[in-house]
Amino acid sequence: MSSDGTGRRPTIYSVADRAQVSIATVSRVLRRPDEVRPATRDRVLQVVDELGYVPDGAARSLAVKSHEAHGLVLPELGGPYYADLLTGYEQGAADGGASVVVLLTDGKADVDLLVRRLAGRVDGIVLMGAVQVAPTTVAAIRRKLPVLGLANSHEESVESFVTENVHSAEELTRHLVEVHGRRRLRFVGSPDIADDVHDRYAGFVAAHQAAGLEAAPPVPATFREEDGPRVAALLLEGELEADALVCANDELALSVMRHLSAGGVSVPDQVSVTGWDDGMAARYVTPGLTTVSQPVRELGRQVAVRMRALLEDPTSVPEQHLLPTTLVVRQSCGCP
Amino acid sequence: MSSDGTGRRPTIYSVADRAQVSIATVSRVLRRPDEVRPATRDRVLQVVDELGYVPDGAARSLAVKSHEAHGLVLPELGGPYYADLLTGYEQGAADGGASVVVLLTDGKADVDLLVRRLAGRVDGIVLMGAVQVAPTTVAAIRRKLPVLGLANSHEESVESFVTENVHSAEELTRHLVEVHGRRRLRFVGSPDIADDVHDRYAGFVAAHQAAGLEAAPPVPATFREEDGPRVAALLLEGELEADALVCANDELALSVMRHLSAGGVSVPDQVSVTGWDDGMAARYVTPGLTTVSQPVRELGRQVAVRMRALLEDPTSVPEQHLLPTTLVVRQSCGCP
DNA sequence: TTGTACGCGTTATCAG
DNA sequence: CTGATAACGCGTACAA
Repeated sequence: MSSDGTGRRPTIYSVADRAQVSIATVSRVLRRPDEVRPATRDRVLQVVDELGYVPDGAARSLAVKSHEAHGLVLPELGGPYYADLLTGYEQGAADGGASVVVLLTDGKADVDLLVRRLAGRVDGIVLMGAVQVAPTTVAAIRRKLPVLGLANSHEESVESFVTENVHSAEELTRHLVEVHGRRRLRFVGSPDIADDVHDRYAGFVAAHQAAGLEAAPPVPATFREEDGPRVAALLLEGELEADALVCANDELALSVMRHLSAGGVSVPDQVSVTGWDDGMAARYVTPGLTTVSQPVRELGRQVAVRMRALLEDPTSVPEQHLLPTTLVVRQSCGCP
Repeated sequence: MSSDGTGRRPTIYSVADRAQVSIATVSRVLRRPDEVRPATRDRVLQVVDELGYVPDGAARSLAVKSHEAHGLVLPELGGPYYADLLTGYEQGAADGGASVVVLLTDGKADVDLLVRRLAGRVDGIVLMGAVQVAPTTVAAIRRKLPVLGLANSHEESVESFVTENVHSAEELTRHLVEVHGRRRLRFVGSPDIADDVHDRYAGFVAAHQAAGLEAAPPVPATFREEDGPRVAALLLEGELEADALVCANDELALSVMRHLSAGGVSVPDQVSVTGWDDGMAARYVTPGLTTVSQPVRELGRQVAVRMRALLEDPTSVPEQHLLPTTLVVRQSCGCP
């Protein structure tokens, strides 16, 4: 069993052999250096260095029964939202010594299979609400590891983190109605596409009711810039009457706004346009985009921290987490 | 050895027991279903489903000697650049059945240690040029697995992917000089902070030489928006004279541009401002930002594909890869 | 302080 | 087509 240079990549055995110690000692040197006599320790460390030995993570995981990694499942990485989320999460996970495995589902055929597979390589999984994964899959992986939901205000069976949507949407809408005297408002986005869109529309409706107005049905659209031209065209061609467009996110809002301007409609004079997310572009366009800011990075961090807690104490009682958002008023709503 | 329901998470043994077969058969059912009689197969699959069995990735990795994962080391995820890169890479890796472990180094103390650790959990590592990792660390992990560099035009010892910088910077600068008659151009960014900045400045200098002009030294700045105000102030307060600012990236350019306008300096009438990356904001600001577009997503995908090839055939001869970029002329340079 | 020996959960080889 | 069994590389009681 004592091969040395000839073998493959160096293992703990190669190191032990060469340093004239047992593998137990090598392991100790790496994990709890102070439990080993300095002389031996140095000898081992030198060999480790010579051989460029790096412990195999898989073997280690198997032994310690922990993958030291979390899975983060997102639809994509467009816009600042998901990137910030990932940044925050990675930080929170890293603080606990865990790495992050990202799974981007957009464009993938067998998402359910991939999520299942992922469940075998990580200690816990965070599932973005917008990803389409079968309930049975969720149920399956939950039997194996902790699962946290993100921006899935409905599906209350899994513990989740959500940023406030209803009230901020309501506040935003009210602002448009009361401050700018808008009356023909339209919500741009598909409420059934994701829970947060649903909630934003709900707030939109609530504000109307509170003002004694009737909310028009939503104008369907995805989160992507691509849908902007179509929506703008609807309005330019008179198929849609509106003096305010409450868009589901910034990308959409910016695109609509630009195409409206290009078509000769003045924003915000003729039509107010608002977004959601407060990405970098929102600050730089003219007029500045009135939007809603979410503490996305912090959200990511908190989710990671919670996951770590869950991993340490699985009996920990689940709770729903709600993070506050802030209305950011710029000029696209009509404010000076 | 035959425990059943009482035990911990279901293993291949639990399944085998319950389905009255050997673990070998369970493994086969999952890997090569057609090598097992339909009757037994179905029985096993049913048990798998009942128990919610998911094979342990670590154990599997140990057995097949492959982590089925790649490591991607980036400084951060701000701006569209890294997010796109990651998106492309994840796709390319996923096409080969591998997942991606992201390591964000900004703000982390022991990057070298983290990279080493990562090397034990993945089959290959991609290192962004901008991350600060010791050469000895790189050397160490290279002995263990394939390492690809990204945007590190110098360090030619490791195979790497780079987007063209020198020529596009030269073209951009020439445009400013020839078309817009600029003469007092300044490069904003620190050439020593990253190889691509270095190369962009090199192109800036080259264009000057070609035009018989002398290039001014760079105005130091990071890639972040935060540095914009300072640079703008320099100019507003007369400490810096310039009729064109060639910025290292979009964030910087946008920030500078905005603060210049706020300070009463007209862009592009008095000063041209250009960026790099062509993020979403570049399209939406006024004036539109003249910048350089890189095929980042495609870059990511290509790197992943190359990594897969390297993993299959480690003897594959290394080569340096250069991807083309395109100058995107908008209005911030002075064009109508 | 150091070493022996076993377990971790899969895959793969080789008999049957 | 199916079953025993040996790796895979590491951590860790337990023993010395």
